[in-house]
Amino acid sequence: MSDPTAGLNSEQLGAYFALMEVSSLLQYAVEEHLRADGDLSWVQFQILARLVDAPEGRLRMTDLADGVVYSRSGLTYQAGLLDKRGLITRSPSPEDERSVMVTVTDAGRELVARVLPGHVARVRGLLFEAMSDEDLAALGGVLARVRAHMRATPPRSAKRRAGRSGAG
Amino acid sequence: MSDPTAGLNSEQLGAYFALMEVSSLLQYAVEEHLRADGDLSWVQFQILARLVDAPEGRLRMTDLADGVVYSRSGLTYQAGLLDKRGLITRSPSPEDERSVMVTVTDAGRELVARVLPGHVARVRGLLFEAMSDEDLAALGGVLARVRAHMRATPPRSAKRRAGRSGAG
DNA sequence: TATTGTTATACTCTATAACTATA
DNA sequence: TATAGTTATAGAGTATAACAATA
Repeated sequence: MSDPTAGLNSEQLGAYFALMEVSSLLQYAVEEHLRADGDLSWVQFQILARLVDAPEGRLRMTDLADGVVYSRSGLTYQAGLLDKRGLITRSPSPEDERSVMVTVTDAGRELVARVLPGHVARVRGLLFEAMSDEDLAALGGVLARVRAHMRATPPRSAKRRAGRSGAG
Repeated sequence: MSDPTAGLNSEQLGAYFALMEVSSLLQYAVEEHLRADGDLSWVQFQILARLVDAPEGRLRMTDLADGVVYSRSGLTYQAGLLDKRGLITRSPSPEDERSVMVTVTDAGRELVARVLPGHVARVRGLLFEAMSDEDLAALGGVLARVRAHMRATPPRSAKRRAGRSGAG
């Protein structure tokens, strides 16, 4: 564990910078592919991927916002683009008339299916090719723990309606 | 290792998503702080931090671009902002008249010093607080290996003058 | 009153291509 | 010819605040 009053030691600094560089390079490579192969931004791909995984391919805007985007207007903007292209549809929820249900269309599912192989190929080639099975287990374990910690840690300056689960 | 023709298994998928979410949340939190505390973007902070660590506080534009930014014009833009604020200076290099040497000013050093404690505090609170010493060693080891692999792996569509070391 | 979502607006950042200048 | 950097420009994405509608 770490002393909350001290700076970061060199091992922590190294891990921090490595994390940021690795994720940056990975996201850049993946976005480049998504854009070239499916004309999708990272956020758009995440929205579609979540919907494809959801029961009946449907989620509320609020559920989508949570974890994908840091502001609601940002989600509305991206959903608008996907809607225009016929990859999703939006309709008012019958249960709660304030809510909007977002549904993947067949075209949306097809696009995800078309883009996915190249996507995972890039992730494998950049991220997992350099990893042993033990590396993978270790990385996955630590990151899962850290993610749970982050989700449970509210931002210092908690904003109202910030979109993130921890920020509301 | 992983079969280059197969998809990702669930452990790999989980590690991939966890990596992206962790780095996204961390970068968001850190950027929020940098903006509030020093009116700095993430890229601007990285530029200043690199200069502070460099001998005599100086680097060429090209050296700065490498690893910080994905296009040269992007670096020129950010450097222009830092220059306007008096945090860096730019002058033609005596050795190679094509090059521009970027130097941190005292004001730039002071700003980094002022912002750094809060910066590392956020990183510690979000990333390292949930980690044991063994976690840290494991994470650092894997990420260092992955980073080296990524740096050695040129993008499929190698662009000329893309700014990244691997992409040029 | 609080929540869900949209819209208007303004802004930041990025990338491409064209350009200058030096090696 | 190749490299270093800037500029013009255009586009993508974001966030804030104001808004309407429902709970």
